Amino acid sequence: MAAIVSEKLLEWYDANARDLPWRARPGEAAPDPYRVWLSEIMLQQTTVAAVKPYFEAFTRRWPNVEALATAPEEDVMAAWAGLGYYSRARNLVKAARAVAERGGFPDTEEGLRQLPGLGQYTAAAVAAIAFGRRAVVVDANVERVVARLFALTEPLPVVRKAIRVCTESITPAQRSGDFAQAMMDLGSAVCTARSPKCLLCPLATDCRGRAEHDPEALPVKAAKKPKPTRTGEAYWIEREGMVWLARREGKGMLGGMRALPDDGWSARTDGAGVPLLEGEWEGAGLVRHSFTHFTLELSVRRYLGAATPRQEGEWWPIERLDEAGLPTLFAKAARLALA
DNA sequence: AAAACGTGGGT
DNA sequence: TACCCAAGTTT
Repeated sequence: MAAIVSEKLLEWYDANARDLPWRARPGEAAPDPYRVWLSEIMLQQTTVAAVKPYFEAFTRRWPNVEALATAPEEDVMAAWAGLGYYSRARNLVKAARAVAERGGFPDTEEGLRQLPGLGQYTAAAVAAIAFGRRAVVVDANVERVVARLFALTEPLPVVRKAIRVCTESITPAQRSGDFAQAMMDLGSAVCTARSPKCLLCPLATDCRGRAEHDPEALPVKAAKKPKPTRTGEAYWIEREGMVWLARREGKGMLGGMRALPDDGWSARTDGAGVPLLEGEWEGAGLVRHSFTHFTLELSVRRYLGAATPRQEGEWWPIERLDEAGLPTLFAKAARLALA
């Protein structure tokens, strides 16, 4: 059954593979490891549609790993703004420098795993896709396809071990990278989380989930925790066409990113509500922004006084605010302040 | 090992 | 609107 499944899937992939900018171009035998790595980092917990413009911008500006390795971290962080999970950008620079230093990407799963930002999934994916290594590639798509194909009804995360074993059993020795991408394309377009299109599925006749269960109900997931709501304030301080921007601490929420100064809100606590300057303020509106583990109600306040902040920060020209690399939360706040 | 970590799109 | 989900990693 294993060989049959991989053959059917690869045949489906040959006819239905998505045309994505990080895949091998026509005439190329193998894709560029730099582009594969960059795309895989960007795609962590992030949709293809969101990644595409960032991938285009990054590869135009930094065409190879050496170029990225010599880029100032600040520039890379700003270019990443809006994509989320900003530790990825910091690790991206670290990894690029390590790769440039050693003269190229490691070409094995174990070697790749040593680079910052590459966990079990990404190391396996790059090894398989860029270097033709046989590797067991398990992402959320594969989890879903395999849980259904093998009718694995134990809940996540307990079922992960069984999913890995089953995935290993159907991973072919040849074209393991194409197999992985085929599984992901299938999960994305056919074996979807909701309303799977079993009538279009090349594996429908092999699927125990379809024969024995409701495939849509697999994999079973644990209940989610409730998401708290926090409140905070952000401050718009403007002078002569410039706005005062801070830079956030290296780690933690939006770490290392430029930002509007704020009152110290976090996932755990509300902000103190104490403006960083004495004087008059006016309300500019409220931003409601939902993160993975909490929702923030951010009150934006505009400064009416003339004092200068004593905190770390910089005056930034407002007409070039889009180049500051503000995370989406603060881009929304800035939009309100300028409205 | 559970929690932290962003954002945008789909339903 | 509210919730779910997405090519996960790190601590």
